[in-house]
Amino acid sequence: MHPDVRVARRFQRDVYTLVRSIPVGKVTTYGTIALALGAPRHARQVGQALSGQPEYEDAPAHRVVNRSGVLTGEHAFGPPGTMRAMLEQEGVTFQEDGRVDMRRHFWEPFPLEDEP
DNA sequence: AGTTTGACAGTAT
DNA sequence: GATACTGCCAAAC
Repeated sequence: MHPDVRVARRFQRDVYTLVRSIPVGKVTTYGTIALALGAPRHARQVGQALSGQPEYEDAPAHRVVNRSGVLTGEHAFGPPGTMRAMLEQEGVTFQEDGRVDMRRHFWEPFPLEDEP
């Protein structure tokens, strides 16, 4: 297996680990996760990682939204409205325009330690 | 090997 | 604020 594939896999696992640490009732963003992992230009790859998340990783991907609070990954959770329903069930509130109230629910992750 | 795509984000207006 | 435009980079084609 090529080395670059290996680093990509490690990045993905780091994403899942960090996402598992998002508290119930909170959300964070793709860019924030990338930054916390020391890869500030890889926000899109965070979305990519979540998109292909294996079941066994069991990371609450619905708690990741885009910068402005839009549920850009909604399509990955079945019927329209599912992702929002999951968040609402955890206590996340939305604005009238359908975006998450980031002022109340944005969560800033603690930087992840580097792995050997 | 070149092009397109996508669960993004920064900057300018 | 909201658009529009630009940078970004791994995967898929």
